[in-house]
Amino acid sequence: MSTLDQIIQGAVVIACQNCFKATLEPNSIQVQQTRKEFDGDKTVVVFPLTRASKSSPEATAEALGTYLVAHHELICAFQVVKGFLNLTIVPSYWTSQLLEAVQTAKFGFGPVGSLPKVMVEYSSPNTNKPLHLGHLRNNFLGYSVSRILEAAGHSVVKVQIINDRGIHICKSMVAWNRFGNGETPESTGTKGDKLVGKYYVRFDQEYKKEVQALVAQGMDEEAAKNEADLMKSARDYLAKWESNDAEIVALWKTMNGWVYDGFAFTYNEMGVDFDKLYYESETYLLGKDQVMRGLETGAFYKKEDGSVWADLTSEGLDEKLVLRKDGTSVYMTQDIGTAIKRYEDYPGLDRQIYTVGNEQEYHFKVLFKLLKLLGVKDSDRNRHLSYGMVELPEGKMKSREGTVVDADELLAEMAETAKEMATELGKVDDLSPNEKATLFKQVGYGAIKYFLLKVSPQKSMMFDPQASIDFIGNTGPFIQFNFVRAKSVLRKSEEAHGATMPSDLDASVWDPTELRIIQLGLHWPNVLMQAASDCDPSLIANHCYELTKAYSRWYQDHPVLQVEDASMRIARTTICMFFTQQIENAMELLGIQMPERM
RNA sequence: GGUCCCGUAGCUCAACUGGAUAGAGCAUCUGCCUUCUAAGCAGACGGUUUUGGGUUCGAGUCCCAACGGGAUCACCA
Repeated sequence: MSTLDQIIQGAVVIACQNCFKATLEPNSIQVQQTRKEFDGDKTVVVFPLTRASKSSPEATAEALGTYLVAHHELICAFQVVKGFLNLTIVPSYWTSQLLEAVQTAKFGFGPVGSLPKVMVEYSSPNTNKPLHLGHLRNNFLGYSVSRILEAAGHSVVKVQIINDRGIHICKSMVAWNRFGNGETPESTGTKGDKLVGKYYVRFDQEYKKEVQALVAQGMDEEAAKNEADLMKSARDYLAKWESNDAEIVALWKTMNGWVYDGFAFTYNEMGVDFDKLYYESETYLLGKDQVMRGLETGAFYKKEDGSVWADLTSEGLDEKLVLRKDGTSVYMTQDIGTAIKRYEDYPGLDRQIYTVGNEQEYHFKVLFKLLKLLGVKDSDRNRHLSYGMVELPEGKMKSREGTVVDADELLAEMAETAKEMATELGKVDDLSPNEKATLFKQVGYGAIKYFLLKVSPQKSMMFDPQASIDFIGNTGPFIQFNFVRAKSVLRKSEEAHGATMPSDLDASVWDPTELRIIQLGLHWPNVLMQAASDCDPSLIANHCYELTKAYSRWYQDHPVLQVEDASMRIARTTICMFFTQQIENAMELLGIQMPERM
């Protein structure tokens, strides 16, 4: 709710008091942007007020409008359309607000650290295969939400949980030992995560052959899957790893190291980072003591076979196992332990936000209930930032069918497309090779980031590799392009007239396209706060697009540099400044960089 | 079978959380570069918001039912 909306709410409350002798709550007054086909700037919905006025919507609006124009300095005209009271705000108001915003470096941002400390977890990769398109959505989403929360005024801790242990890692290790001939990333010139992934696939292939051979010998399939030599080896490796066998642990460290090198490269390209890394190998034993504590307090109970359970049926959920009968952990056990450890690692942590796909919604629902049963303070403030799957035209990505879209390859293709496009348009011939390389990444990566972030997280989305990603229309590059044009105007204006930070604007009458830009831009603080409370970057993306479209339309027939009248030139320059500042700040929250030219 | 999410133009998505005549982009068609970057702008075409009920001044939005799509309900990770 912007300041102006609040002002109007207050004014309407007073008007109702004086016109109808009715006392209303300011928040009960609905104020919205006036639709563009009507005169006015702000609209009060009067239907709900007819109860207080005891007259028709039109008469109520008429009475309020008359009172407001007479008694409020900011409101200079009104018009009644059915039950809607459209108010026109004095132009000088917009001018003064615009000036204030333009002189504020991070207009709309909350004071740093003014809101509680939150932790955002995202990425959670396995170390047996490279990152793919699904990780891109996850990472861009988690990173962007972190930035948005920070901008709103939270202090934010970005963390990653790395799934670095387990049978899947052992599979890669077995395959590499047996078929690898000592290959390393260096000896093959292969990115580390790709090399390890190659042996994970190899394991699966060879394993299938073994199973088939056993079945051919007359073994039934279930037994064959268990008895296959490769699988036995993998289980053996896992057991050895758990008993800290020196040789196996060394191999595990080596191969994980390769993967981390590969991930580091990809994260760097993606432009995401983390404040702290949690490794599953260090957390997988956590939680048992918490379960024991829960057993003592009666939060959990033990079955006859010795397994430990939580009964969540009163919460509409099921009974949930938290410890096996042999005393070993299940996933939930370590998630409990890790969650509690994080509160200890970061005192004052208000809540944890888990960026994880929607297939784990039930898991997190249960986890939060369990934490509550254990009496963890404020644990119900935690949130599962759930997002939908990225689907291909033929359905879900399946590694078996080779339809997984690799993150590195996709990023490279995006930059390549940006290069082809720019070259074709002949726009960057005078840039140095380094500048070009940077630009193509800014544009190409900007396109894929915007593409993935403009959709509401909860929705699953379509990605068509054939159709590729657009660079025109509602896209990242469209926004970048308009930003670049505005920047160009500002550069040239500065060359001709020197740097101008306007202190006063006497161009007090804006035309409709300018008012549209100003009003949209002044709405930005609400958008940011909404995006923060919803953890939804798509609201930011949509705002950027709306603002850019308004700017682009205006830019078409509003020359800046050629304008003779100095005050008008400065007014228009101010529009460009307002636009570029806001777009740069907002797009940065999406992790998208703005080029200076393109 | 139980629970949760989704269903809006041919396609991909919006809709300020219950407000006015449901908006953009892509695709198709028509105009606009001697003018600050045409990756642009203007216009046309395109809709029974899956269906049927209900709640009220007012429903794409809330409730119920059906249909369609997805997920989940492991001593898996």
